[in-house]
Parts: sequence; C-alpha cells; structure tokens
Amino acid sequence: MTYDPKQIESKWQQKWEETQLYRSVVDWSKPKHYALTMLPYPSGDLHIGHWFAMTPSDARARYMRMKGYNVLFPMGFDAFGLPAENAAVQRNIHPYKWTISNIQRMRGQLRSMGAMFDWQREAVSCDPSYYKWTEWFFKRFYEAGLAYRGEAMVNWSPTLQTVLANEQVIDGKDERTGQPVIQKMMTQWFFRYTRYTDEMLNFDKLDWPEPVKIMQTNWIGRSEGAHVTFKTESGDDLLIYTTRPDTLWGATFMVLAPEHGLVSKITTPDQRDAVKAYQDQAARSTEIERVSEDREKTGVFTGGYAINPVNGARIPIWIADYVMVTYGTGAIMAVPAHDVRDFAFARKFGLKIVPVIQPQGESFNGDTMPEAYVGDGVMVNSDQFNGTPSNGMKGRKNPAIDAVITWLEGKGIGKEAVNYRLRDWLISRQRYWGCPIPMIHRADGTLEPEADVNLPVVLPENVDFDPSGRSPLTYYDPFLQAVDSDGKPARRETDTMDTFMCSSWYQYRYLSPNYSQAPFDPEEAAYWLPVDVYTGGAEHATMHLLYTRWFTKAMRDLGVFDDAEAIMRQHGRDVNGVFDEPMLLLRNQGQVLGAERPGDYIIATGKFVGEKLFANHVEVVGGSNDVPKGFDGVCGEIVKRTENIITVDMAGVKRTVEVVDGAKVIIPAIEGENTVNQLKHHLEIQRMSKSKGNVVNPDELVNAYGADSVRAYLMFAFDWEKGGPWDPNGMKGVVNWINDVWDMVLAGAPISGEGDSALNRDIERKVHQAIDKVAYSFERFSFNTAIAALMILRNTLREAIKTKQIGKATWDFAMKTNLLLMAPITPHVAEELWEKLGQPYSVHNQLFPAYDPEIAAEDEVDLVVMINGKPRENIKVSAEIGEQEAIDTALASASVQRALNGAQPKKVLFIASRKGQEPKVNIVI
RNA sequence: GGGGUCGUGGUGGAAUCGGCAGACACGAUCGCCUUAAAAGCGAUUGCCCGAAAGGCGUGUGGGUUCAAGUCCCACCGACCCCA
Repeated sequence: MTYDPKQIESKWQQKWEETQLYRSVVDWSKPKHYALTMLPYPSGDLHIGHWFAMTPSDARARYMRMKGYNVLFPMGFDAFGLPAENAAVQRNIHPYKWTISNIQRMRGQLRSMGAMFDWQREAVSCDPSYYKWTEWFFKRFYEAGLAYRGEAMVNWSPTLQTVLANEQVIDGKDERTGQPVIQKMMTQWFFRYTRYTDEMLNFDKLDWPEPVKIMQTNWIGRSEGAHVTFKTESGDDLLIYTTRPDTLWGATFMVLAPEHGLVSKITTPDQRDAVKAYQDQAARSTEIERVSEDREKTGVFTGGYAINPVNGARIPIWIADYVMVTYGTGAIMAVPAHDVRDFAFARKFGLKIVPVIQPQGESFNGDTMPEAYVGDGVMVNSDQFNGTPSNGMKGRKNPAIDAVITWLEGKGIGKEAVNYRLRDWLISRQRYWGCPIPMIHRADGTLEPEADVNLPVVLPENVDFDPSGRSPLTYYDPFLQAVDSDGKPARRETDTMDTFMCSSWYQYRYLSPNYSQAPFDPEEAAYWLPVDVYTGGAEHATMHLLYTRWFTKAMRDLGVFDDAEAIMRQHGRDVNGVFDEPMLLLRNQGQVLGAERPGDYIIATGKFVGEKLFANHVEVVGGSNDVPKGFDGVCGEIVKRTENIITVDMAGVKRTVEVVDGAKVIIPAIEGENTVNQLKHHLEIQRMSKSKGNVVNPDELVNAYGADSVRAYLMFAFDWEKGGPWDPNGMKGVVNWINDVWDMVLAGAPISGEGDSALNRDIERKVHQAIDKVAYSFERFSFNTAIAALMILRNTLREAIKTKQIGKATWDFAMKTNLLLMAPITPHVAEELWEKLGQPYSVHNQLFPAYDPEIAAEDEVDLVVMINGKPRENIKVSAEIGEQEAIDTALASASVQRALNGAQPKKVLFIASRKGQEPKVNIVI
C-alpha cells in the first residue's frame, strides 16, 4: 500500500468533522488557550501566503492542544470592502453575491489545509448579525463622545469617489489601485483615537515583536515641548508648538500652513495674488511630498509681521507647504540656525539666521554657517539664558528647555505641552459596501443615533450601481428616508464605516457568532479572553493592531466586559488588567516571494529597423550555444517582456525585439498554438502577483503532493518570521520524510523479540532528545527546527532498523512517539498511521509525549580539548566527568603535549557540560 | 534625513546564557542498480595546503574576552517603516 494523500486527507477531514473533533467548548476544569490568526479578506482565492500564515499557526495551536490546553482556533472573513463594490460596478455582480460565493470557495480551500478551525465559531463581518454589533459599538462610542463629526482635510480619490485613510495613501496614490489622490475639506466621522495615546504607548503587558512596538511608538509620535503665543502686528494671537523652546531667541521668521486661518487676515494687498496661487498649488500636493526634507523648499511671504515675545524682534510671516495645518497648531516659529528645513528655507529666501546654541569654544556665524547645527551646546544670544547647557535631550530633561519653559509659564507667554503625530481615526467612507453608520440627520439639522431596537441599519440589496462608482446609498430613496425619534421625516447617514472598524473586534465575535443579546456571550468571553497568541502579517503593525488596541480599551471603559469580568471572578480568575489589551503575544510571519527563474532562450528573426528587431518568427530553444552561423536576428535569454516588446540578453548586450502581429511563436514545451504572452521572462525575487506570473497556487500543490507535504514544506523551508523566495525544488525533502515515516510504520517492527539492549537504550535516548527539540521549537515558533529534529529521528531510526537489532517494544515506542510529534505538522498522515498502529482515535486527542531528561542524557560525550580557544581534539569521556579529571585528560592528550612541548600552560579552564553541549577544556599557552 | 531589521557554504537555513560554525534539507559530483531514464541506495561536498600536522573562514575594519556568528565601536550593503 502506498501513501495516497488524496484518499487519506479527505477521509480524515470528513471524520474530524463528523466527530466534532475540533469543537472547542468552555471547560473551566482545563486551562484555556485562544490562538488567533488574522482573518482573510474574501478575494476569491486562497493564496500561498494564507497557507504560510495559517498552517504554522495551526500547528502551534495543535501543539498547545496536545500540551493539555483547551484550544480555541477560529476562522472567519473580513468581508466588507472596495473590491466587492468594484466587481459590482465593473461586472454587474451584487457585492453580496460576489462576496458570499468567494467565501464559499475559500471555505473549501481552508478546509483542505486540515487545520483545526472550529467552524461553528465562524464570523463574517458583512452578515447583518455581525454588523449589527459593529453599528452598536459605533453608537456606544458616539454616546460616550468617542465618535464625532468634524471637518477634515481628507485624501479624496476622484477615481473611486471616496475618502481614503492616510494609511491607505502611499506616495500620493491609493495603495490598492495606484490612482492619484487629492486634498479636500469634508465633514467626516472620526473616532477619538487620541483618547488612548498615552496608554497605547505602554507595552508592558505585551509580548510583541520589538519592531512592531517601535513602529507603533513612532506612529503615535509623542513629543514634548511648549505652546508659545506670538502676536501679529495686527494684534492677533499666533499660537505655535515647538519642541525646542530653548531656541526661541533664534526665531527669525514664522511659517504658517497655507490653509491656516490667519493667512487671509495678515496677507498684505500686494502679496494677495502670490499667496492665493501658492495655496492652490499646495492643495494639489500630498502630505508626503510636502514634508519631504529632500525637496526644494517653496513658500511665499504674506507681507505680515509678528513680534517674537521673548525679545520683541519683528519677524516676517511666510506660508510654506512643509508646515501642515493638522500637525501641532499649523504654524511654526522658524529657527533656521538649528532646524534643517528652516535652514534650507532661510538660505533660499535670504532670511536672517541667528545661532542660539553653540558648543563650548565655538562661534557660529549666521551668514556663513554651512548647515543647521542640531547638536548640544550652550545657549547664546538669548539674554539671561546665555550659558545654559542644552544637552540634546527631549523636554524637561534638557536643562535649557526646562529653564525656558519655566520662565515662559511665569511670564504667561507659553506653556509646557505634549503633542502627538497621531490624529483621530477617520472612519467615514463614501461607499456602499461597508457597515452602515447608524445615524439620522433630523430636519432641524441635528443628529441622533438610530434607536437600538432598529439596529442593524441594513444595507439595501435592491440597488443599482452607478458606473461612476458613486455609492448607491446616496441616491437610493428607501434607504435615505428615515424617521427620527419624534416620528418626523429625516435623512439617513449615507457614509459607511472603514473596514478596519469591523476587524477591530472580530476576535470577540468569534466567541459566540450567533449570540443576539450582546456583541459576545459573557460566559464565553470570561473563559477565553484575552487572545493568548496572535499571528499574522507585519504590514498590520500600525493600522489594524493600533485600531484593535484602541477598540479594546474603549470597550473596557464603556463597561462592555463587565459581565464577563464578574463571571471570571466567580471562577477565581485574576481580572486585574485582563481587558487592557486584546492580544498578549504577537508573532509576524514573513512573506513568501516569487521564485527566481530564468527566461526562455529564444531565436528571433524578422526585419531590423535600426537596432530594433521586428520579429515575425520567435522560437524557444534549449541552451545558449546553438546560435546558427551567419545568423541574422536576435538570440538570447528573455530578461524582460512587456506585452509584445521583449528585451533579450544577447551575449551580455540588451536587444529589443518587437513581436509583430501574426508572428509565428514556437514554444516546444507548451502544446498547441503558442502566443507571445506565453514567453517566460527572467523573474527576480519579488512579491507574487498575477501580472508577474509568479503566483504559486496552493490548490495545485495540494493536488500534487497533499496538504501535509505543503504544510510541512512551508514550515521547513523558511525561517517563518522572515519568509523568502519560493523554491519549487525544495519540496522533495519533506515529501521523502513523510514517505519514509509512512514506509517505516507500514513495514512493522523488524523483529518480534527484545533485540539489543544497548541499541534499544540509545533509540529511547534519541526519541527523548527529539521530544525536547520539537517542543522547544514549537514554543519559539521555530517550525523549521522542529521538522529538522524529526528528520534526524527518521535518519536514526532507519539506521537502527537496518541492524535488525531493535526490539519490538522499543520500535513501538519510537513509532508512536514519532507520530505524536508529527501530528501538529502533518495531521492527516499522523492520524492515518496512528490508526494503522492500532491506536485509538484520535491522535489529536493525545497528550504531547513527556520529556525525560534522564533518558535523553548521553552516558558518553566528547571532551573538547581547546588550545587558545581553538578546538584541537575530541576525547570520549563519561558524561559525568569532573573538572579535575577533564583537565588531566586534556593535558595528557596528544595535541596538548605536542603544543606545549614541555612548557607549562599559562591558564587552564574547564567549561562544564551544559544542555546539548559537550564539556570543554581550554588551555592557554 | 531619522528609526528599525538583517548580512553565515552553490541554495534555503541551524547554532537555547559568549563555549566544537555550517545541524536539517535542496543542489552538485562520484559510485551501485538499470538496456536506458526516472526513482532508490551508498559516498563526498566551506576554502587553502597536505602524507600527516596545520592555516583561513559567519559583509569590512577595529575592540573586549581564556573563548565572539553572538557583546562594543566605525564603516559598507540589502530590505522595511517613518519623514
């Protein structure tokens, strides 16, 4: 009988389902483990990246289950979002239908993984029973003042007719479609993200990757400084925020954001046209362009002046786009001597530069300084503060800043202040396919939330989609017409919510997706929360992960967890801080990239126009040496292809070939008529995408090798937290491994007797060493070393079986243990072989084998003899060897005798045997 | 410009507290088996020299240490995030 993955995988998937093997139920007598992996967007096809994220997470969850934990490992779909709506507009399919059929297809693909998902906990965010609670959360936040409506400069995509979050705009373009984005003022819904900034900067409770914590910290961007009030000559207050109040005396001009409210008032008539033109231009550029330090500075003088409150200096007021209206107060004091951007601006426009910080013993000259000085020094040109050290520290830790802030506060012209880069979370989307915002615009212009009994506000199904992409909600009357709490006609809000809103609380809906009294069943929450392990892509470091942290803190403060907390108390669980954070441990997997592959080697003939060949005949040939003699055309490897334009590397020279319409294309490897589009070009390692033709389809791999092999390969071939390029050849290693184990089990014990006791003892030892290595690896998400340990065990067992000296009992123990160790990685094969060994169903209900260090210990080890730290000789000694005996052995060894040549060693060190390491003696001569 | 991560054989990668660098696997070479190929099995596989002994090796250059892939400093390069 041979290993047929297709037959055994479907058989066991069915049996697991029939027996509800992975149903996770609250059981207070067992310790719980909530393992969560990021839910997919239902794009229609499961990508190899989903397998790479989910199957190792599944293996880890299975390991925890075998360690005796009651494990919850749920799955669902993040089902609102633009692609569904685009499909509706472009292909006339309703977003709901498109999404649901994709979900159905992906459920099947997810099942083929053989993962231990508890499907009864599946949650789908576009289902009204789910988004009812998303709306309910919105309403609670609104009532608590955490949700509000405000004017904002927003990223408007003219193509998609929608507002995008800053996070969704990259280089002035929409991150998904690459379409340009412009700046526009609009009334939008916001969440008071900034309410929890300080709490979100605290990671004490979290075992999260360091880079994620750093990214979040930078994203929140807390800075310490002061607010200082300048006066314009016309008498208006002009408030600025600065992190460097110690440089106030060096402020030689001011810069306002072009959108700043005071601009029109201070602008003098002769500057009006220039200012207006500049404002228009600024509206067209994106924030990232505007604040880039590399960019040539631009700006316009308003004609107005302000008075520097610390020294009475009259300084000009400019506008420039590198100052953002949304950051700080939208106005800065410019200190060109000590700020890189201000310096570039001052030099360009010939503005005064006054140094006010200098290292001891140096003397800067504002007219000749080559660049801004941002280092430490002492204050100069600053009246009574001259000589105060400025040590480069932030905030009050800097004596100069500390002294100036105290003085400013005393004089009433400034105040210590903290500023954040982070702005409130803009959740409005002018789209149809999203969770409705349950608000009503009353006839009198006021707003009120929809009554709880009317939730959810359901998305109407019967709508037509405008080809312009405009949301149908804005012109569909039955939806628009609402009734307010006084029974008067009113208009329904047509914005929908950012999909990040739906995914900010899905880990709570999984607990009880059908519960209708609340977002989640408190009984379930009391047992399962918080999430113990969260796995997913690092790209969510600053968006999703900050949103979900914010959400959890807001839920906690609104008392949403109160019932769950009471139940926890009844069961004696410590509730202190348990709802402060959604996920305690986070690990990010890397990314599987496309495989590198050579391009086709072609011979192309046709007509030359200059250097360029217009080919009417292109043929793929093998090798690079068979260039016909006197050949008139182009031959070589295809290094690039864009449609029918091919770049060919001809003996190191790049040649361009255009394949003309109707040209003959011959690709021997592909049957039938060939087209230019089938020509392979050289592909460098990069993200997989359909257009690059380097997508690895997991369904095809599962078909060819079986799910267990695909799972094992994904876990073995990469450092999971790093990822890397796909290598189709590496599969062989894990396929052989699984086949070898299969063959060993099916072959049965080589002898029926007791066999050789020394060999048996050694096999037991090796099995226990494997137990330890596999467990240690799973603990650390180091899946590749777990499989390496199992391969070592395979190698050991194969050697041992050949001797025909391994006893039946030892063989049984080794096989059973081997299957238990494999079970989390290759669940189907392990289950099948477990059954073949006559063991009771299911291998996945067994405990992980217990490790016994006594059995794993070696009796004999290599004593490593080192001279000056270099290993010279290995001598077999008892594992229990003491220091003196080890040193004597080492000194007597041939290599030491030879090296010493009668002399005395300077120093002799004994390094005792530690876990997995041999004892060592280092002799210094 | 700032912050971060990371540089290890032909390749993917191992190396738990500073303690034998290269585990495990792919690939390659040679051999066995075969009419042949595939598969399978066996051997070799960091570099140099060699009979042995040895020397050199974790991006580069320094440093700390009995001992450095691992710690410290500077530099080079790649990638990511932010500006």
